[in-house]
Amino acid sequence: MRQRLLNIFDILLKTFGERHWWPGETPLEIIVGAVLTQNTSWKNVEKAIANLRDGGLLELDRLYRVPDETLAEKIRSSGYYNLKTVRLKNIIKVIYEEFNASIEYLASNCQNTLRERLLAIKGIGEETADSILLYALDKPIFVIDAYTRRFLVNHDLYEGRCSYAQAQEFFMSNLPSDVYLFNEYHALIVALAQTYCFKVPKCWDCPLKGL
DNA sequence: CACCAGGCAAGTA
DNA sequence: TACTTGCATGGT
Repeated sequence: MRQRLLNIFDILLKTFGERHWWPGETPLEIIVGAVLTQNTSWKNVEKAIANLRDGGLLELDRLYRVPDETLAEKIRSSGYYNLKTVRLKNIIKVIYEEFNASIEYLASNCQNTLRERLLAIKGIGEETADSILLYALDKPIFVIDAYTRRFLVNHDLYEGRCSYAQAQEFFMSNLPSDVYLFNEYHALIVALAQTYCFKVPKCWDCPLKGL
């Protein structure tokens, strides 16, 4: 299975190229994006991030102090804006008050400790927590999302249904623990799904056909 | 008009 | 454990 997963990765990489998700963005911006993109198209999130940047709000202390109504108005385009305002405030508050307002210090903590702390924040679930760990803090953890689950089913990689933890364990026990690999693999699965398996239960004709 | 998008929490059975 | 519902905008 390990070799099969690596073969699939090579094909996806050759087909779609490096996705470099969130390259050159600041960790804070990635954290904000991870919350805003919950069940929302990235297109809508980009507008919200641009609004925050234009308002000079993409800084920890600004986000910490900005009034809820102001924040909600800036992120309106990302949907669920009242909910996400609270969620952003929740995680910013933790970073600010428990981690010395330093994402560098935050990142210096061990992966398991961080994951537990993130999951304890209202509004941060498994996918958001893992996205933050991998994409913002460079921790080697595999992100599972709706596309990844569809991918496992469509390509008969996993027997029956699997929980988030089981899907994650599947990838992490069959792949070397590597930030670059986990980063690109997840992004490539999304690229595959969005190109070939969109709104279709089975991916009949895609670059992985015959594997 | 309906349906979906890089979820989550709270409630119910 | 396994559904169901509310949250909301913008694109197809």
